Amino acid sequence: MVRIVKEYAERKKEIMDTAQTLFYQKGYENTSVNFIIETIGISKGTFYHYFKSKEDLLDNIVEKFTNEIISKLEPIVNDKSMDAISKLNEFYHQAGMYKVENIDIIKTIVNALYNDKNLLLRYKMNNRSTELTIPLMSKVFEQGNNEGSFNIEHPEATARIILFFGTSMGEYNAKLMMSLDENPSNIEEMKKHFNIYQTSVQRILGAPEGSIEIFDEQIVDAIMEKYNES
Amino acid sequence: MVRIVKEYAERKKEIMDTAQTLFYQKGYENTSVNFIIETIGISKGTFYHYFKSKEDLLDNIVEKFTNEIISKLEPIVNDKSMDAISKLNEFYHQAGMYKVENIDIIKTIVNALYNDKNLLLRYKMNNRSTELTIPLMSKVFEQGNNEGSFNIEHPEATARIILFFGTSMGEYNAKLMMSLDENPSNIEEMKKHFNIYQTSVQRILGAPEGSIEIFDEQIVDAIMEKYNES
DNA sequence: TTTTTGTAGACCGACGGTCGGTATAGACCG
DNA sequence: CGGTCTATACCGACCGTCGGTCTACAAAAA
Repeated sequence: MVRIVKEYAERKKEIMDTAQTLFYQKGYENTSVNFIIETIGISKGTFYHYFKSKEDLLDNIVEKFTNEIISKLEPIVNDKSMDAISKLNEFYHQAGMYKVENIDIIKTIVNALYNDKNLLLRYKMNNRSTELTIPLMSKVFEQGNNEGSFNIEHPEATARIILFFGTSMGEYNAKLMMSLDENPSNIEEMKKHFNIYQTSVQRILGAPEGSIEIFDEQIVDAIMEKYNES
Repeated sequence: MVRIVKEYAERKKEIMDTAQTLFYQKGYENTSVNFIIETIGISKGTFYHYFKSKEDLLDNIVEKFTNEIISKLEPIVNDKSMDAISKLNEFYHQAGMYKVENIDIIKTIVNALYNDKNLLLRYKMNNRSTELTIPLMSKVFEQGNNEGSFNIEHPEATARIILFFGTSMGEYNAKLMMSLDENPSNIEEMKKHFNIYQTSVQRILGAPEGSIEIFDEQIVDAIMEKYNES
């Protein structure tokens, strides 16, 4: 058989990228190691030379993915010119939550991630990104406390709770989004939950009424329209 | 081979009970169908006569488990003599959240459920019990609205969010509980979370300050003491 | 007696993972 | 500069285990 030799980093990246695509297409559980190596055209031995198990591969992908998120959030936290409320709002925007131009990507990710065959992937991504986001978010909370816009006793614990909370919300809204075609009224349901989440967060943080604008209703509408078109 | 014939319901219950115990001991993923049937002493054919798949067995167990919870909550909702606030408080108590005498059971369940090999089990239990609890809880919310003790625009959506919120909390506190032996300071962390949750729920519902007493601090302390003993 | 239903266990393909061995690039040496 | 040595990227046959199927059959019900 033909033997193709590549550099360590290059081969590893090749496996990770291919696997990530396949996980998105078919789910983590439904993608066998055999299928991954057939797709790339490498042997079993090669695969296990780079990853000690299928789950180890997943962990590597999760780590890469979450690091990319964090690198977007860090500049916001360290921005000296922004107040805490703006930073928090920007947090959610940067998390890619409502970029209209990216709606196709969001659709793909939603359909890929929120699939029963992707529980472990989702679980690991959520956990890891939450753990990495907590220190950043709690720093913003402390700034808000100092500025008088927030009233938070335990910044870290509150950050953790709000992030978990957001995960649950996301889980539910993703389900609604996936069945949007059969159930157009899901749009209203989603908006409702966005609003409740928003006001809940606001109240939990003790922030002034109307200060937290995690989800801009107009943009939510735009997403929905674009979703229905495509 | 010896052939032992049992009634349908009896045999089905036997399989479900055994499987539940094994899932708790070793996790859903780590418990093979082969091991289940060996433990009971039945054949593969018998197993698949009662359940069309391993996951079907899990669904049956989840259904039974969640129905038991709901049957405890229903009488509270339908009680004509209780006000909404008392009902909500009683909800959490009945959910088995802080029964000191049951601490061993809680320990078992926590250790069983919050195990990486039980992701699917936990996911299904959370989802199902949430869906079943929402109509009951939102009924209480509506009562509270009428009594003037709550101020809730969308009772169902709010119920869902509060339950999601509770799930998130439970997830993290379970993790803390599991590492309590190595990290005694986790007790304080858990209390912190209980308090944040309590005040958050209160604020989300627009309930009067101090009216919601989901977690009695003394009882939490008692649980912790008993946990450390055992 | 016939039909239904509960039971048995050999068997299957697919899975994740292991292992002994091979090819090749770069370092080292004469 | 040619030879050889070594580290490592790579190969693929093989393994045990998994969830699940199928045919045969015993026992109870009709």
